[in-house]
Amino acid sequence: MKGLLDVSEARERLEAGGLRVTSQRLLVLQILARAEAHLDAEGIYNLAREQGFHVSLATVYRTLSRLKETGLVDQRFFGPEHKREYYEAADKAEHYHFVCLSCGKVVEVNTPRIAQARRELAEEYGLVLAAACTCFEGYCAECAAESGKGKARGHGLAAVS
Amino acid sequence: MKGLLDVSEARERLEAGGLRVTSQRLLVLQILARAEAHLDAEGIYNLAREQGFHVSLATVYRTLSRLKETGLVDQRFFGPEHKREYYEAADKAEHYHFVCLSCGKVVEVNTPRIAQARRELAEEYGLVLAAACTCFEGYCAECAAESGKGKARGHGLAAVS
DNA sequence: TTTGCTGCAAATTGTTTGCACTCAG
DNA sequence: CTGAGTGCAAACAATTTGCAGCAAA
Repeated sequence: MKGLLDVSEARERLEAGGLRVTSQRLLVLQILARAEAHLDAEGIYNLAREQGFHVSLATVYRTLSRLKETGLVDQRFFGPEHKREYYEAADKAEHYHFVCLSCGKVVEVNTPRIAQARRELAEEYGLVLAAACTCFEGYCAECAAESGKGKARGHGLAAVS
Repeated sequence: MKGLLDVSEARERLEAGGLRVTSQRLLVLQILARAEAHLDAEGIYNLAREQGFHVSLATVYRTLSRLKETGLVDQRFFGPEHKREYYEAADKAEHYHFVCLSCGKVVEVNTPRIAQARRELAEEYGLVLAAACTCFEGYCAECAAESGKGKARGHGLAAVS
């Protein structure tokens, strides 16, 4: 599923977006394409360093912002506090994210309801929907089983956006 | 719809939450209850000042955080950059928010699909959902009509979380 | 060569925190 | 009286930006 992006393909994609092909951009693209986890700017920066490459954090930020504009990467928010921006390669199918408040695990989930909501809202309110920000929080199956042991953990079910 | 919260009711709610009743907390609660727009900490702070009351911004933040824990207010994120936290009184029915990328207007919208998604995801993946963060972005009917004039504005329909 | 890109460090911005003081209970 | 709450200023953390040098095209 991942790692689909080789150097020449990345190069093409950059050119298609009207961006200069620099080693830093190829690097960021490849790190994202191969990433097993969801990364924020600092995560990308650290991975780059670990792999012996040189980029500045500022460049990572600037690159991510260009790549996002160009549609090469998607930017997401996870967790209750949307303090960090996470990124993923934009070549994946529609999906959403669930974060376990206990173990921090991010689970990619799938539901047709969001797209459905968008269509219906567009229709009902006359809106032109450009994007939807959706993420779910709670307890993953394992954590729920462990701490709950059968009794439902009565959480506020608060809406956080 | 708004302004339901009078002083004595606010007092009761604070006590029920185990919080001390201070003038600052009553003030924040009332500002939120009467708010016509969605406010962030600074907005609340400014409104308080305008009305001749004294609170520090730090206290507004601390108060909001307590009120949120107690379930008296809900915290939301709007717009593409989730930099600011917005708050609203927690006594409203389930609803979601749409922000117009052109005029900035926030439209409260309603859809049963999110709750439906939560139920289905809980079932399908064995998750215990505690909260969902959902917001929509795009162009409101007026702005779309004005700038689009019929032709569909081909936006990326990017997912922003 | 001519812009766009990069690195570095400094600046921004929304939010949090330490500490001494105050007031609700 | 006593601890929770407050104000102020300083601290934080994620992200952005100014500027001089560098390198794609």
